[in-house]
This record gives sequence, C-alpha cells and structure tokens, in this order.
Amino acid sequence: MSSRFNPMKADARWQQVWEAEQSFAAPTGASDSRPRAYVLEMFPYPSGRIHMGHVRNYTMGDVLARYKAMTGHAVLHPMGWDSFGMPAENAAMEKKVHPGDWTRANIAAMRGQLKRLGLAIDWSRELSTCEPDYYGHEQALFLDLYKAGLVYRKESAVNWDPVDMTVLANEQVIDGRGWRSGALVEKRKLSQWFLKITDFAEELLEGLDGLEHWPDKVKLMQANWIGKSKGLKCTFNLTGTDDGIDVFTTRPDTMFGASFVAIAADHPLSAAMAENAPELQAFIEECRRGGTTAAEIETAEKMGFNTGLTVEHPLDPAWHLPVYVANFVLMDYGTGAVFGCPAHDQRDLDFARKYRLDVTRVVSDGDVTDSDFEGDTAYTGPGRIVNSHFLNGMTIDEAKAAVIARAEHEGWGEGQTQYRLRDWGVSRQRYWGTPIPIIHCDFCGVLPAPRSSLPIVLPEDVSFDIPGNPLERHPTWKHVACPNCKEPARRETDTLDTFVDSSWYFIRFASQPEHAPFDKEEAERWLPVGQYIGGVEHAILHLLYARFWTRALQRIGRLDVAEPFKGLFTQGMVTHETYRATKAVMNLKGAPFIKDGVAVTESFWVGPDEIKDKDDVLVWTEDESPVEIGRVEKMSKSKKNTVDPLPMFDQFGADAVRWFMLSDSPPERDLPWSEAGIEGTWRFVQRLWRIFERDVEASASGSDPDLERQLHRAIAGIGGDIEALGFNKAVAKAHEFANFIEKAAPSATRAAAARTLAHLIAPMLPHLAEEAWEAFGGTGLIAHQSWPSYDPALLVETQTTIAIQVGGKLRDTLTVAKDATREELEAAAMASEKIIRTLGGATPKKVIVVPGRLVNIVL
RNA sequence: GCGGGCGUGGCGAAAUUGGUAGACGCACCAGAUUUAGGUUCUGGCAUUGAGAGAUGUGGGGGUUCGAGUCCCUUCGCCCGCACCA
Repeated sequence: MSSRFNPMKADARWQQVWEAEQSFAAPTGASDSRPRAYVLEMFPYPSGRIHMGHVRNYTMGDVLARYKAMTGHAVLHPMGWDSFGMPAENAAMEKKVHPGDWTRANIAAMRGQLKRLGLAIDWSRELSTCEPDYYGHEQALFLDLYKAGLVYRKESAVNWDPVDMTVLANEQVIDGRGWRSGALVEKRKLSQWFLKITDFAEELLEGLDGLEHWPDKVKLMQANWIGKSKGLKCTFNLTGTDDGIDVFTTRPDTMFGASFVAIAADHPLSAAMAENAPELQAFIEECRRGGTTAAEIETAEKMGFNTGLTVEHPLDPAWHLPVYVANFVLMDYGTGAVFGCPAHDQRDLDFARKYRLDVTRVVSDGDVTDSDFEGDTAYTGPGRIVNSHFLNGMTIDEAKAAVIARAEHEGWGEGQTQYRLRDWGVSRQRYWGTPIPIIHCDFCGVLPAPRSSLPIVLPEDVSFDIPGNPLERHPTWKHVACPNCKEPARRETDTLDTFVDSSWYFIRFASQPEHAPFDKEEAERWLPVGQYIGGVEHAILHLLYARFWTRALQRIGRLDVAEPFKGLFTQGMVTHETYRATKAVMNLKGAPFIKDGVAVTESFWVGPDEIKDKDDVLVWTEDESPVEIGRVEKMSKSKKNTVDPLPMFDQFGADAVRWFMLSDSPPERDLPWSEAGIEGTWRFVQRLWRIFERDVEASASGSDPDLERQLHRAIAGIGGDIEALGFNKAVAKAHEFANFIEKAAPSATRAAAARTLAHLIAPMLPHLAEEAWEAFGGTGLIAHQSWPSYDPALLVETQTTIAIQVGGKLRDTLTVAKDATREELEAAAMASEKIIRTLGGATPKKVIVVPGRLVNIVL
C-alpha cells in the first residue's frame, strides 16, 4: 500500500465503478420495503460551468443521501437540468448558435463536471426540461389545469422593449430602459395566460403552518407575499346618484375619522372623468410616469387631484367627502380606491396636511380625546374609539366588528378577506420555452390543442438575426387546422414561464412513464421530497409555484400530495476575499495623466490568480504594485473573486473539496473560500489515510475502553449531526475522533475504530472511504454498508468534571463519579483547598448543587 | 418605513433545559524529524499580569445562586418586502 492517498486515481476509479454498477439507482415499484428518503437539490440551469455554489449545494445533498442509504433507506437522489430560458436565446443572438445546441453542449459539459464531485446520483433518471419528453408532459398537465378551469386569459400590461420587440421582466428594466437595447420601455397591453394561484391563497397560507422542517424565515416571506388582510369592502355613494365607489379598508373602526376618498389613476372612474377634463388627463399621465423603483416610491410625494365630486359617508349620508385621484392608490390592490383617515394612517395624514383636509382623532390611547388631531405623525397604536357616535368606548377590534355588522345589516358593505397575491402570468413572448398548447381559430375562438398532437415540439429551424419571437415569424410552425372546424387556425406562439418547468420536475424524477407525466402511485411512494436543498433566492417564487402546482394537481385528482417539500434547507453562499489594484491613468499619448500636479490613478478589481506574495506584501502579478484586500463577498465575475472548482478537483481531489464545503461554517451561513483552507483539508484527507493504513493489518490485540467510549460517542454524534444537517459539527467530531485514534496505543479496539471511522466519513469523503474499505478487505462498496451502531450505555461517562463556584465565579474543578450525590458533591467542594482558601473561614449562606454539573457556594 | 436575522479570539466557529465560554479547524509561535520542504510529529495560542489573580461573548441596564443563552434599551451589520388601504 502506498503511503499517500492519490485522489487522481481514486476519484476516477470509484466514479467509474459507481457508474458501471449503477450503484445509486433508486428502486421502482412497491417491492422495496425499506423506508424511503427523497433527497433533492435544486436542479441547475445549464450555464456551461459549475461554480462553487453548485459544489456546496450538491455536496450537502450528497452527504445526506449517502447517510440515508447507510441507515437503511431506499434513496432517491436525482439530477436534471432547468434548461429553458433566456440565456440560451441571448447566446443565440450573440454567438449565432442555436439555443438548443448551446444548451445541450452546456449540459454535456456540466454533467462531466458534476460527476467529478463523486455524487451518489441515480443518473438513469436524469431529465432536461427543454426536451419534448419532458415539456410534452408539461403541456398535458397544462391542458388538465385548463380543463379544470385553473387557466384563463386576460389583457395585462407588460414591459415592452420596442427595439428588441420583446417583453421584459421587471428585473430587466433598468431606469425605465431595456437592459439589452437601452430603449425606453413601454407599457403594452397583451392578452396573456394566467394560472389561478389566487384560488389557492388561503390553502397556501395555511399549509405553511404544517411545514415544520422549513426555515421560519422562508415561511414568513411566503406569508407576506400572499399578504392576507381582513377588512370591510363597502360602497361610498356618489352624492345624489345611484353610482358608488367601492372601497376596501382594514380599518372600518376609523370610518368616522374619514376626510376624503381617493381613487387610483387607472381607476375606471378616473378615466371616464378625464375624457372631459384635460387637467385630470395630464395628472393621470404624470402618475403613470412615476417610477416603480424602491427609492422613487419612498421619496415620491403624495399627490392628488380634486375631482370636484363628493361621496356620501355610508354611516351618515348627509356627510359629504371629496373625491381625489391620488398617485399613492394602486389599481391592482383591493378595489383601487380608499377612504382616507388621516389621524390614523401616515400616508393619509401626509396627504391631508398637503391639501388642508380635516384630521379627526377617532382612536385615543389615553387622556387626549378631542377631535382635533395635531402634529404630522399618525397614531396607529391601540386604544379606545372616540368621536365616533355609536362606536365610542369600544376597542379597535370591537369597533371593526360593529361597523362590519352594521354594513352587512344595512346592505352597503361586507366583511372581506383580501390577498396581495396575484394570479401567475405564465405567457412569455419567447422562443426557448415550452409552447403553450393552445390554438386560436377565427371562427371557434381559443381552443386547447388536441392531446394527440402532444408534444407540440419547438421548431429547430429558427433564426435570431432579427428581433422578435422566431415562433411568430416561422413560415409554417404556427399554421394548423382548427381542431374543431378544420379551417386554418394559428398556434399560440407564446411559451410558458420557466418557473412552470421547475414546478413539477420533482414529480417526474419520482416517476417517469413514457406516455404520461407521471404514475400516481409511484410518485406518491416517493413524495413529498424529504429534504430539499437550495438557495434562499428561491424562497418565494419557485417554492410558491411548486406548492401551488402540487396542490392544483391534488385538486384535480392527479396526485394525492398537498405539499411537495417536507423539509427545506436554504444554504449560504460561497464567498471570497476581494482584491483591488491601482494604476495610473494614461492620457492619449500614453503618458501619465496629471491633474492639479498629481498623477491621476484608478483602482480596479483583480482576481485571486492575479496576485502574489512578495516580501510579505500582496502585489499584482502584472506590475508588482501593492494590492489592497477588500471585504469578503459573494463570488461574482464583476468583483473577479470567483474560484473555479475544476482546477481544485484536479489539484486536491473531490474529497478535499467536499470536506472544505462542509467544514467550519454552518451550512446556512456564508462560507469563505481560502487557499489555506483547501490545503488544510487536503492534509486532513492524507492524515485519515495514514490512520487507516496503520491498522490495515489489525495484528494488535487487547482492548482500550477509553477509545471504545470515544468510538461510540463519535458514531452517535456524527450521525446526529448529519441528520440535522449540522455538517460543520460532524466535521469537527470526525476531527476529534481521528485525534483520539491517532494518539491511541495499538489495540484491537484501535483497529476496529479505524474501520468504523471509514464508515463515519464515507458520506462526506466517499472516494477515500471506498479506498480504505478495499484496503481493509471489505466486500462490495462501503457506500452500501450499514451505518455503525452504538451502545447508548457507553455514551454515559462514569467520571465527570464538575465546576466549583463561589458566588457564581469558577474557583475550582473536581473530577467525581457521575452519580455522586448532592451530599457527596457538597462535601467534596468544601474540602477543596482552593475553596477553603477562597472562603477564608466565611460561612456559606447557601450551597446550590446541580449533580453532574456544579456546586455553587453563595456567601 | 415594515418584517426578519446576526454581532463570541487574528480568522471560520462550538457551547441539551440558563450551569466550567472559546470544542474543532485555519493562521501564527516554539521545538523535533528530514538532504530539503509549502511534509510529518510534539507543545503553545482570549486579554492582562512576574504571580495569585483580574477582565472578557457589540454598548448600557435588569431577572437569577448563576446569563453567550431570558427580559428591557441602545449601536452596528446583513437579508426580505415596500405607497397593500
């Protein structure tokens, strides 16, 4: 046996064995009686190269999957590709390659890179969302939802880039301009497809309570996104007419404090009035121009336009309130109209002060009860209702209920629950996505494509040399016969949002029949996913859509699963130091640019591979000028602080990289990559190898009770930590145990401990573990061995060290029998020399004894 | 603005229910082995002090025999949402 573990050989060798033997294939059918474990990491977008974030994500999932297999579970741990989306189209435009060619080449490259990690993946289940054998089934599911009435079409405003002739996502609009073309973005109304996620708002909200193994943070973000609020929807009659303005409010208790009604600029009434009022028209246009970025909204001044109309107060028809069109009222929330109660809403107060409207106090938290509200800070806290006729003296909640009851009794309003969540628009005016299986016929209208026509395959012969959607201008693709009247008709040329693709891939992983999206029974054997691992950036959209899609399938009877992901874990990012170098700015003649007698310099980012150590100073390799070390930040191309994983695999081996990914930082926190760190893990891998090698012969006899106890502690501790995803703690315990074995004298116990250690590190360092298992003469793969068992009795120490405190301050420690009684502990403490000296003859007032922990002598 | 999280050595971090703060790793220091080493091994490593000891988990206050942990307050950093009626 060589004295060095050679990862270059071992990695390739075991990866080939796993592949050839399909070592990690998940069982199909019902025959496997083991408990099931579905471990899933968010599947990657095939950008072409894996990065450290992928490495961390997939390493964590892999450790769990391997551990589950060793603890007697049938494991499903699959991998696939989220392969539709814009980057492929951008590449097509820039590099003149077909999006499909580009994507498939990227997948091939990344698959090879991922395999270098040594993942225990069932590659036979690999899927790619851009292939018809995936998206064809997605089209079928879309038709199922369509049939069930969960899909509808409506006019909706989109960001339209007039140069690229395409729709932009909000994130692609920068300062009102298209991110690619730089053209001013227009709001355009387009007929778009929507999924009725709002039908599920309450379910999706309530379902969060049952998700015990989700981070609270993510649940809260989803709850906020759904944004449930209860209140009163009521009508304010336009004075002297039968028409009214519908208003939603969460504060019906403050109705007697109303001083105006405000409607959105897009409100139908605003538009109607604007036809004869150029000034109002101008105001509405100004509102529309208002920015939508956070900063703009925060600083935007409250603006209103007095329409001259008034409405009657529903609780007192003789009381008339002015109607404003206001820039802070949103058409797409509630009814697009509010009543303003300035004393108890900051926004309304700002508005009222600006337009000199009444500000009436109707809630009081104490002595001040007069109706005249002063100051510029609204009161939104608790209190009693005042100046409000029949509501006076009630609490806020009592008053809310009283007003709602009265409104319902008198018929001018009703209690209502409002959600912030809006229906999911899934239409994209793009080529590289799942074609929406819909046909438009001039005579029969909008029709679902016949099931027999699925999959509706994207045409390959498309060009990207002119802007716009290639599906739209393809010579033949969109022209089909109407399934109903057989007259010429057109296919829908929009494609589905890629979030649809990722809303059910975990179901397809579990069951992949050829002629259906999935088999109900087989899918239900695996679902829900036991542990889902991915970045927190998907906390809302992807996870909410996947939850919705699963519930929708449940509602239409396709799958009896309510929640797709039982456990969710959001891992931290991989970070790295940043570096900045400085150089002189040159003028046009190539000479240093001097301003005010000083040479002008500029600083710029340099990468980790562009710096070197020179006489203990970090310098730029280019000109050896000093480099400034910046803060540790998320790896990004712009800051040049990325580290490519592939050379690390070549240099240190997969196991050392994996170990680094698991070490030190808790998995939910950011992990700073460092050169010294990866070298350290490389050394540890080698050290483990020496520990194994030393006991390969196992010739020593005799037992080592201390080591035996440590062994059982390690088995219990490391297993518990992996189970709880506390990988950094598992790593620390493995180190600790390795230290014990290393220092132990030869014995049969030590030889057994080394063999057990190989099992304990197998989920984390699979190549090293297989190599060791083979050296120990094991048969089969260590990956298929059972996790070692431990004896709980051996976890209990017989001796323990207790603290002796005087007045809560540590003065001495004593090693005593674990089961020493209170009396024995107290006596031992009082006998301690240090304690006698500290006490100096004083008599203790009280002695607190916590058996097994400490004795505290109080003076 | 609203909501959430986090502040512990030079660094990443540990610390069942409140019970010996700093496990484990990195870096660093000293010594040994080696032709050499960026190998390996041994020891050291919160601050301060010669020592006994004192101090120490962002700051201030509180509860308790006892607080990193609980409560109040304050500062700093990070994340999410955002004119949501």
